[in-house]
Amino acid sequence: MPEPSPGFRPTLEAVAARAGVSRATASRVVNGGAGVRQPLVDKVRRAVDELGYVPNHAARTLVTRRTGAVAVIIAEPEIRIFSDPFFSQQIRGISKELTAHDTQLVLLLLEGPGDYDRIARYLAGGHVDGALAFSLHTDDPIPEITRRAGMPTVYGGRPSWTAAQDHQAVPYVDADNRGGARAAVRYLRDLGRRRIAHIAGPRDQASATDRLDGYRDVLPDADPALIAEGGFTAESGALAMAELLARYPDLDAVFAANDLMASGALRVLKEQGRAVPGDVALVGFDDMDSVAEAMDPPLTTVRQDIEGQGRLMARLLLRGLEQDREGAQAPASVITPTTLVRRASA
Amino acid sequence: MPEPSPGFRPTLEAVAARAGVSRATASRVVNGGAGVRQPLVDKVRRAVDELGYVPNHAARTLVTRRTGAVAVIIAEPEIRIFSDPFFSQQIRGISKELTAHDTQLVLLLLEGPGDYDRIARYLAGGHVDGALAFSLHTDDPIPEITRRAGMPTVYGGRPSWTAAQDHQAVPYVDADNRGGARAAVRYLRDLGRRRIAHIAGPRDQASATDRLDGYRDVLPDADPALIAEGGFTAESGALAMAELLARYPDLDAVFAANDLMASGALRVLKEQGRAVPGDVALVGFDDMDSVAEAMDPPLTTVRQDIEGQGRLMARLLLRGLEQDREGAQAPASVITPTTLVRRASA
DNA sequence: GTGAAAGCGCTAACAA
DNA sequence: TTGTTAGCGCTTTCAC
Repeated sequence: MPEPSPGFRPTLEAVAARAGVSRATASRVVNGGAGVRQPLVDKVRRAVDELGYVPNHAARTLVTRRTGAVAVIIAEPEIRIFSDPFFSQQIRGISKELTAHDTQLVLLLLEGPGDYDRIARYLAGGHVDGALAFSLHTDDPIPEITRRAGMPTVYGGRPSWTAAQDHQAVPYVDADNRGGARAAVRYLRDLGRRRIAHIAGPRDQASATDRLDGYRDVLPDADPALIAEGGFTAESGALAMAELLARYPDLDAVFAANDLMASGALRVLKEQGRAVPGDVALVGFDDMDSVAEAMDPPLTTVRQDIEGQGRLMARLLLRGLEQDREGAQAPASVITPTTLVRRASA
Repeated sequence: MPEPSPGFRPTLEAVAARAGVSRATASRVVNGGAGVRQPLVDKVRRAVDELGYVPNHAARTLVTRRTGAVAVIIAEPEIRIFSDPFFSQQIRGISKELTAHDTQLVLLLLEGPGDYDRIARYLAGGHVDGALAFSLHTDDPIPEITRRAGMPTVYGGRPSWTAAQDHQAVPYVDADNRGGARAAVRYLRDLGRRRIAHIAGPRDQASATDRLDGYRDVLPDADPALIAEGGFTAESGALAMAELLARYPDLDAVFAANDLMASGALRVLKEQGRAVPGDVALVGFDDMDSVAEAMDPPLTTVRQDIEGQGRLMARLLLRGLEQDREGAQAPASVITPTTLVRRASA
């Protein structure tokens, strides 16, 4: 158990000297030991242990041009950022995958519009090998920034760009939002419900519009007044529900674009004396831990594997970085499946 | 707007050449320009812009021995990690302060016990200049790890160590948990409540025991059966509340050690037909956004400035790092004040 | 005030 | 298989 004067750090040179080999051999051993004879490997390993040697990261990065770190960019100006279990789970998945590949996670939170410059500079500074970005809104400058920085990037959620931006295929990971929504609405319809309303998410997020599209796929002739827009929060879901009830007192089903909004909607339904699912059937989206199952009645919802998506994002990026060194092309996007989880609300 | 072949990065050498000065002068300008004549400063600045020069971080770190990054270590094995708004807010505060000092945030999530090794290696690798750590439990190995790595560290929440570990003063930031708890319990007592119960947090977290101590300060003779232990989650609060009601059907007030547990307690109180605050007055702790205020009735609670604490942690660490270079001692701890926020539940 | 030169700790040709 | 050597891009004495 070596514990040299804290702050002092032995160099590879010292290890080599102690092991009686050249710096190059010591380096080889430290990096796996391929092509070095066993006795020397052992000697060097012992020297490393005795000295408590840890490679200097900066020196290594300087020559290899790889940092072993990945940026996670979260551009959500709202309070939702972390409080939203959605992000928590994605981050966990990302963290697990990166850790498994000895890669560090640098967190880049955007607090305001002025932060884009900062991010651009950071990415250009060569601090990280790649980036993971989330929750992009229409015309978000992040894709352009990462592109200019030549930074391999994988997106969480399908980026929704306008024609103004180039439609180059950017790699992303997303749930099958449209398909999941279709399944939910079909389920309500097959239950015999006649007036199925939809509480949609914000118009500028692809996950929201995709789910809305899924709703329309099944009910192409639905009255637009059966659709209300929320902001993916419980409160906004409550507001939207109240709106819908005012417009359509006789609605008998609601498909909310996420569980949080469904929980707000449920509150309002109860307040207004509607039995769920008796009078109104309710379906959510996400199957969020500690939301869907904890509701009363427990929420029927569309499940997506959020942590798995995070893992997948990281895996895609890391694979891309490897191939980069061998000169291959960008990774493809992945759409993950969704499943309808039947509980008591519909 | 320079946009050289992505991936290519001009060096300081190139800037110097373009500006017609030496690398040394270019470096001086890039680092603030102190002691360089204005015309040269301008020339170099122009070259920087034209070339789109961004300093190579690794090279700079190699010579300065500073990384400009700080690790945030979160050692919470539970699901709570990010879902808990508490962490979100601390992280936001930390992020804001670090950003303001051009310092990066490296996130180190501990997923399992085996991760301690990984963290130790990382800290020893000189990737970061300092660390911020949270949510330490009794005998948590993190303090020992950071100490051995010689890594300046500021803790979030008072570390609760046993005598087995050295009681060296480690710098931490914490709310005045004991004082806040005292204020809450005194308030209930002054309301005329006679049987004031306490839902405590986990015994191995200082914030929980400090709040319990505050309760005891005011009610030294309270029956231990009036105290139930939860796990800082809503569910555990509900369980504890049920327990307390079984033991003390005539209790008339509850002080919960955090808002989440208070929300669980409220659910049970309602289920069992107790009016709040009519029959039972309820006070929480934290004043969590989107919990306390959203409850019905809105929760009277002890507010602490969580984001401010995060900011303060970062500030303390950064200040410590500066002084380190001038050879000063570790920063002192800070206890932030709490205030009782009166709403409708008590 | 400015430039020349040394060197931070490491990896990767290239030689032996 | 092992060692020698040349940098990676930058900051920082130290002369001028």
